[in-house]
Amino acid sequence: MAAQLTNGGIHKLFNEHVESLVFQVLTIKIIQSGNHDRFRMKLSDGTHYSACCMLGTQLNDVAENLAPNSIIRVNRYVCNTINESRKVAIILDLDVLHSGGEAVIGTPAQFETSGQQESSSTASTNVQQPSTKTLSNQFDQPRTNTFSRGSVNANQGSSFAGGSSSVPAGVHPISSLTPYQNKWTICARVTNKSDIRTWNNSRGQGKLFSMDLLDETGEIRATAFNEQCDKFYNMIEIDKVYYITQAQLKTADKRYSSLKNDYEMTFNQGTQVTACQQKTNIPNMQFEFVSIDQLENVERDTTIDVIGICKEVAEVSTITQKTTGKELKKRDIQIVDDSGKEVRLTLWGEKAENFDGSLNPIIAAKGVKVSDFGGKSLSFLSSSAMQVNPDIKESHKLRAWYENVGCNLQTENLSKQGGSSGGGMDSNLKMIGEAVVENLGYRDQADYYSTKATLVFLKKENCLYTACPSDGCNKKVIDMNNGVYRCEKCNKEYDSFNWRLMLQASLADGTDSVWVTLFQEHAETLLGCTSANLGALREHDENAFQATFSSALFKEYIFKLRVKMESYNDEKRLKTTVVAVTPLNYKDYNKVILNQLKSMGISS
DNA sequence: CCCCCCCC
Repeated sequence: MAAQLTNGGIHKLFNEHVESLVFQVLTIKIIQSGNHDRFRMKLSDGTHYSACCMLGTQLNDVAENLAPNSIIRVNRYVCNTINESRKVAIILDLDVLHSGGEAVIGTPAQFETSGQQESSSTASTNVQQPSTKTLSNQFDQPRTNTFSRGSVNANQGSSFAGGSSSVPAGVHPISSLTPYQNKWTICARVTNKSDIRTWNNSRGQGKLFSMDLLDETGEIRATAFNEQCDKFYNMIEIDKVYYITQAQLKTADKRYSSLKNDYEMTFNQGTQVTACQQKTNIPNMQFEFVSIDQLENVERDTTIDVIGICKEVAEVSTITQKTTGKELKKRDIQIVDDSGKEVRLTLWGEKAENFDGSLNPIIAAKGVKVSDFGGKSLSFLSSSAMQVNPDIKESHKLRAWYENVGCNLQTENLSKQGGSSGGGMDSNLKMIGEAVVENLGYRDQADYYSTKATLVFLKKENCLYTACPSDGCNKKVIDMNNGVYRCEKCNKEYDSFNWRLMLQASLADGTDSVWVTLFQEHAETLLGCTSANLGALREHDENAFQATFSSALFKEYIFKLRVKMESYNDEKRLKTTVVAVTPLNYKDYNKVILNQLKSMGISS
């Protein structure tokens, strides 16, 4: 008979989280505390017993019918430490394998849970126990166990929120965590986990990863730095549930987290993370989907959740980050929902490379950023989460819609291709003065706008440079003054070079003027002359060279401009670059202007 | 203690 009890089960109960443990119930006592009854048991594994076993109040009706000497299987439990040293196990779920009747199995000795591993005392049935009253009072102290939503002073000792919640008793709800408690255990699902990131700045360097934790009451972000990063990164898996004990809580910086919690946690030396092997009712990731047509009304830089059918997938492409020169992989996909609108969603890095867009997968994205470049589009952030074909009702509804209706529907795209429509004109057409008033460029990312402007000045000096002749390089070469030109980027010497243009120009309209930079093909458009021809003119026909510039002036164009703050040795300056230039087509231009008037409610 | 989130 003893064989069926879990060998070393009592030790496991207080020191590990395991799937299930089989014990004999030696005694069971009712503890009256406040308005809640609570049961306390003496459990034995045949070798050791402990009386520091409480039953979660949700098991009160089971306990009332539990006869001494019954054999039970404990399916779920948590272990709490009271007064720094004494451990109490709280049984959250059990099955009765044999009800009562049997004799005591073996001659179990008392198991010592405070500090020392095991008592060396010999088996005795009259060993000292903490008084029921004392244990009960300690157990119900708010600092060790609080269960109510929001309040740390609740003293009920029952599962919080009183209702059908299945957050285990003895485990703190995430929504109750504050920096003012230091003893707590949460049971939470990891819904998102970042890659390891390193930093190196004036305050030092290090590495970190962060994760999003969720239980039935709320969510919270947790970050593990350096030592803790190494310790926990591999064990933490997305979608798994963990008991987490002790971490530092601090006020969350709302600029960087869209999670609904005023606090976030930082793992520290004392943080313990244990996988929860037992079944829980902790939900999976929670979304608050914004339907795609609603995105039109969402401000840029907002993070939102969205769900859609992937109807188009672009190849992975590589872009060069403007500020750092870093190469980044990206992939654009188009998602559509039953609002009949579709939007572009950009995936980065591994997400982009590993994405499989075949068979129109449903993409649920949490915390993606809304951009207003050329209409509206969406982009993943490192903190965003993605689920493919999630098993949620919105997903099934969308699939049904797509199969029946959506797949044949002409849907409207909120993301205008390349951000322009009609004669290279952006829907985002403004005057130069408007861009100034709106402080375009005064944020981390570049701003783009289109404007109708007159070319009023061209800086001839330094507009041409000797560029590397290697295909696609275009880096400036060094004239070695022996007929050889050296490219530092290719680390090669050439016997020729290409003339290339980098032209400074001033554009003006009725509101303001702006200095802009035009590269190669855009400069060629303004000058009406190739860079090679211009280079030749400069060397052989000074008058014609000058004339090329004068005849280019005072013409009107639609310019598409990129505005971004740049730093030149600690000095910040707004830099405007021409990304497209088109001769002014009055018909197209008037159409856009009329539309603007219409949207302002002004029309003839 | 990070906090970048890119490109058109």
